[in-house]
Amino acid sequence: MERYDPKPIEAKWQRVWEDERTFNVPTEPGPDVQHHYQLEMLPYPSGVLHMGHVLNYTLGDVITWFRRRNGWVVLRPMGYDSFGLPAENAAIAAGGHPREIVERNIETIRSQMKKLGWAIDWERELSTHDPAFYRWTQWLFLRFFEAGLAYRKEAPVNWCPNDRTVLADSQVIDGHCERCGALVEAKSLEQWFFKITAYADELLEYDLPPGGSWPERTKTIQRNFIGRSEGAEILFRVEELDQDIPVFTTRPDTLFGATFFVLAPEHPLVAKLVAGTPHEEETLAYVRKTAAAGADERAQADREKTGVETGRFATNPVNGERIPIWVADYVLMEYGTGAIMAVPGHDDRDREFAEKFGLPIRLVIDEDERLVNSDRFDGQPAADAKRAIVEWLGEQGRGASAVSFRLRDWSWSRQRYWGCPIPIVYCDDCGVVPVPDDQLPVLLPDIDDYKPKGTAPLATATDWVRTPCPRCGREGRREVDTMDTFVDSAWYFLRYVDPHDETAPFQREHVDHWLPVTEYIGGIDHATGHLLYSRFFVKVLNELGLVGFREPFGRVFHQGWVQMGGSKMSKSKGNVAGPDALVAEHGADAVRLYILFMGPADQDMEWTDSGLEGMSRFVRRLWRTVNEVADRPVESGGKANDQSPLRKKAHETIARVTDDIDRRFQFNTPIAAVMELVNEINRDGHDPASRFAAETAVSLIQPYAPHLAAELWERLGHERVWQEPWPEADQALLERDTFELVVQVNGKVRDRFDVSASLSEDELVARATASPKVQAQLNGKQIRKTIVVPRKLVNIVAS
RNA sequence: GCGGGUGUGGCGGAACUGGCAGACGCGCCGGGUUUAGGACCCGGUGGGCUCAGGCCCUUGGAGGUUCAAGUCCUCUCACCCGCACCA
Repeated sequence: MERYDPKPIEAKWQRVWEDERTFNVPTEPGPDVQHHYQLEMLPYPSGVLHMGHVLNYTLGDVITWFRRRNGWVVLRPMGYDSFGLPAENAAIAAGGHPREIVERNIETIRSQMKKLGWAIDWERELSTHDPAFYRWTQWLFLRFFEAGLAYRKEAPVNWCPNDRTVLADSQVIDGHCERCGALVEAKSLEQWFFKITAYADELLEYDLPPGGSWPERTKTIQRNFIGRSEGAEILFRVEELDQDIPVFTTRPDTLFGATFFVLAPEHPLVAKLVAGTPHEEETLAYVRKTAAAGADERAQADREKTGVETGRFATNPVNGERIPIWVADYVLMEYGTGAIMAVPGHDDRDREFAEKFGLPIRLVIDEDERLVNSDRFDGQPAADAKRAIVEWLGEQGRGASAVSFRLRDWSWSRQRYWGCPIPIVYCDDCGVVPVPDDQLPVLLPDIDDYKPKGTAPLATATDWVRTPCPRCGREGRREVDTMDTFVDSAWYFLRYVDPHDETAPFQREHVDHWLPVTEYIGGIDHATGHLLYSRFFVKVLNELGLVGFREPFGRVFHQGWVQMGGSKMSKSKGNVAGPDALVAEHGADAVRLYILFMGPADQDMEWTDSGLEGMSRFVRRLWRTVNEVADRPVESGGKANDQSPLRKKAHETIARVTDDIDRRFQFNTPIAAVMELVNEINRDGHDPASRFAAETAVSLIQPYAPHLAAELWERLGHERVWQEPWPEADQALLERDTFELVVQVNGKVRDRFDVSASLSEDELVARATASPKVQAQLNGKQIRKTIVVPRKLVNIVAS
């Protein structure tokens, strides 16, 4: 028998799949066909594939093969998230135009993917930097713009001084740039936003299709990020200026405990409050100082509180009390109304401030959670008082229930070159004018110097910038910011359905057929970014009548990190291992098997080369075992209905593997189960069931090791294993006629022996007590109780 | 601080609804085969005692529920992740 050599075998079958278009599915598969949309997050071609990708896509691949063999039509596309900072920074580091770098990386990734034998419909491949794709990104932006959901405003934004661009909240990690690690600064700039806050409440609901589920962890991260708080908005009055200032509070029950009032330094009324007063100079100096401090510095919750008194007073609507107004940077303009009523008796931050500045502290709720010092509300439970006080304020026209969110609108314009151009023209007469649909795409021009400089590099493409206003025809200027890559990835999964349509981003009937995505696999690091933005996009597209569903992804799964040397793979740590050398040495099948065998797919795992060698040994053992069986005459295979232990073992393995993949979504244990079966075949190669067992092992391992399985199946005298229906376990053969009875005395195992499965409970107890080992333990003791677990054990309680 | 998660042999892990803890693999030990190494094959491998038949201990730690706990409950420790001056 020849040695197992994966290279020619894998090349052979990859060619067959490509020639026969095995993985291509029709966009309209016809009615009554069970369909499954299998998607994994598309790679950034800022580099090439590493083992984390191998895990992600192999996982999706096993599901794809498994579903196909169970009779489903599976759409399984692939593409490249090729615009954006990661790719652009890679290009700057490597020296070269981003397009060249990205397209070179795409070539490499495609060939890596093909070598791994992933069942991808290559006719649907897309790249987000391709004008044929981004034309529709622009088209979708225009629909958002028309709906008033894309708008420009000047706002404090996160500014990365190194990448010289604005970042979204989700791209700021611990006050640092997600991409380069630089300390992020606060800057006030006019930027493009999507009105995601209008969907805050809806994003808290998961309107999933049947079979859909999201990890609790992910939903929690999104819930925290959205940060919904219920409370009340209450008007405080500044008598001298005849001005109401609203505050948001979650604790209206503590209103009688408000002893001072605080405005954020950026609050628009600060200047007016102090104008012409002795406090003006000091207050404005404080505001300037705060503005100069970094966002990171200000976010330090544990730093000492600062603030200045304005000399003005606000009137508490509930008791007419005049309390001093302060300005302090622990109050944030972005949250609530930018102003708070300070209740130092019941809020740690307010107490800290009051203690530092000698302000009064008043308790208004006692240990029994009842109101005190609160006039006519005294004695009420705090929960009731919340409602009662808001109701009273409502009657006076001084307050109402309100909900506040932590979520802010999604800032997505970037002062960078490598991104989708925003199809907008600025005209001195007409203002902000959208580029008409029939002039799309607005092509990204080639420029000489695309490196970040703080202003958009596209501004240097003067011929491109200067353009007639689409409305009046006089000279206008193109928008020179570009879109963040998250805009591209917020809808790419829709384009896969109609990737070549030149008339629309997608056809509604097609996306309605395939989506929501049945199974979506990717890193949890996208919980507050891509996964939230995509949900927002789909909700808007649904309301615009472009899609018939309200959630993009049915079932979401996060693979763990593949680590090396105890830390997550990253280019900066230099511990990125790619699949190429491993595939060359051990074959794709061994690599695929090992990456899933390492442990539960949703847990982090440590890559070891010795583990892969072990898997390589298993693959060779399987090769040898099956070849030996194949070489023997078929007649030795025995009758189909024989009851040999090996045949039963094979059926048990079918049941285990199927249940693990289908119901338990567990991918490491099926491999162990097949290993057990192969070990069992090897124990007696001449067992009459060995041919059936070998066929079963090959069939079950096929989603993991499709090349090897195809080859071995052929050697067993059959044709195409991937076209075989998934094997079914024979229930009759899963029933054992004997089982090993475990006998416990007082909960400790004392004996075990085979018994007939037909014995009654009394007979089992009789057999158990008759055991000499049990007798030795009982020795003079009285049996108090016996417990029988059918087909498992007998526990004798004695004392 | 708030929210979520994870702790099982030397290592990765298995044990699904409470019912034999350690499947499967790595590593290691012994043997076979081989000119040698590798590969391959067979056997062993949680710890401790041992009159060699067994006995005791063991799932981060301490309690509890139960005939029975890795699994359920209470407390606690360690590590990881998300949010964090969010009123």
